[in-house]
Amino acid sequence: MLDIKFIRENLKKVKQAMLNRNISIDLEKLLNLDDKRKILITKIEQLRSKRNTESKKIGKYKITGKKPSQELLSEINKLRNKIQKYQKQFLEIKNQTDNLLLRVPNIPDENVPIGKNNKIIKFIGKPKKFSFHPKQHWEIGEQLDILDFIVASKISGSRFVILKNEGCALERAIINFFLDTHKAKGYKEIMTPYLVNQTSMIGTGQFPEFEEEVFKCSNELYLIPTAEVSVTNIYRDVVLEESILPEKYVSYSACFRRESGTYGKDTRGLIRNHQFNKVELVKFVKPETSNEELESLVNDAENILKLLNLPYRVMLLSTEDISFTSSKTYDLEVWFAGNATYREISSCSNFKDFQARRMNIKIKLQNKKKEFLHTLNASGVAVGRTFAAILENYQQKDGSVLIPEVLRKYTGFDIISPKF
RNA sequence: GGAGAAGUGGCCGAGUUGGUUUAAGGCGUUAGUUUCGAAAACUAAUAUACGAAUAAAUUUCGUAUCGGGGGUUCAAAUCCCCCUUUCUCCGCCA
Repeated sequence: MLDIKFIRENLKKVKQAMLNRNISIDLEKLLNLDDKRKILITKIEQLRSKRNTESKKIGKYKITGKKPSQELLSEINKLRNKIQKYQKQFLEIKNQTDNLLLRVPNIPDENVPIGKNNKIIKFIGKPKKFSFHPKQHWEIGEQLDILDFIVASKISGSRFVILKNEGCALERAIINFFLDTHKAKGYKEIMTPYLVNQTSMIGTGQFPEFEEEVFKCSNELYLIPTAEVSVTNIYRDVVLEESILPEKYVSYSACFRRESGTYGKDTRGLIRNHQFNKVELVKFVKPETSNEELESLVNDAENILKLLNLPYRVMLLSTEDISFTSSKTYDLEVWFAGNATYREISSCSNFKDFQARRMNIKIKLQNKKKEFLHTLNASGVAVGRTFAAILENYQQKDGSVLIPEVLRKYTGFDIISPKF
């Protein structure tokens, strides 16, 4: 959420930011509503002030045993009716204002490329040359009998998968390897609920704008699309001491996404499932450090791909491609040998104070003042997509798949071979 | 699922026959006095948000906030309703 005062004082800048995002938001309407809100609240407060002083007079009469005059009573009655009338108008306008404000996206950082073209930062690792035609991961997985999409769709529908045999161990190995690697870099491991309330969803920015993209359960609970939601909300309505920052968390969770509006996209395989595993990194930092914290966050995510020896590239997302909440995002895209493309495997974002303002997370400075801190997060990295990338990049001519060196102590085997 | 109890400032805790309570008191924190310095003692300060005024403010004034929302009333921490969380007991269950 942006500060409405900031919007008012920097209208041109904010308007330009929205143009750069290619999003149309009626900021004038928002400011007009806020003007009305201010006028009404001023009126209401003046009336209340008057009512309070008059009302206290009655209190005094009561104590001394006198009876308040008829004029005083009717005067107060008039005040009450007026207050109620304005109060009703005020609530309506406040709701509208809040709702609009929650739908204004973050302002892209000045270093974000304007337009729809992302900027390639660098390529790391060279895609392997195969002496045969490399297959796509779902073919490999089905042949090795470690993935089953058919039975999964019987049980749940499309975009689900069943892991079998060595596939289960590989998935677990990846998760544990990610967690251990990040913990060694000072991230605290945490496990949080997969079901969260509406307030949490508003806090991280999924609601109200993207409500259709998550699964809703009964009792007003929602399945998390990413651990970011539950982990970041840990500090909702909390004031943190400056000295404990940066506070860094790593969290494994299953994630659930509706994937509405993606019909026909990535219908096969592990790329776009309704349920998938992810290890997420979340940071709470001092505002003045968030830029460098983003760089080190990207580094921590990259480290995983380097250790796994998977070729990847780093993209700086453009103003039209960064998410609603983000001010600056780097995507890591891993090489998929099967169809010879780079695909997103991690998204690393600096939200600055956008989420903190929604969640009311503050930092207490040494001079005792309080201000919103900055939040960041990154996938560190997507587990299912790593699984898929390993199958595609480590496949052998005979149909077997080698296990990357660093994962072998976790899996307990070096290779997955065809059964017959 | 059923029954009961509770939720008050950074923390503890009083206040529930509605009105000098402007939420007592204590602890903690900060500053000052004292001291070579510290402790102790004494004195003072000690929330957040929003709004108005002013050239501006860390200024002045106002409004709201006692788990959340709604209601009754001239007036609600206090009365009524709904929700929520915690605790205790019973039942059911992986």
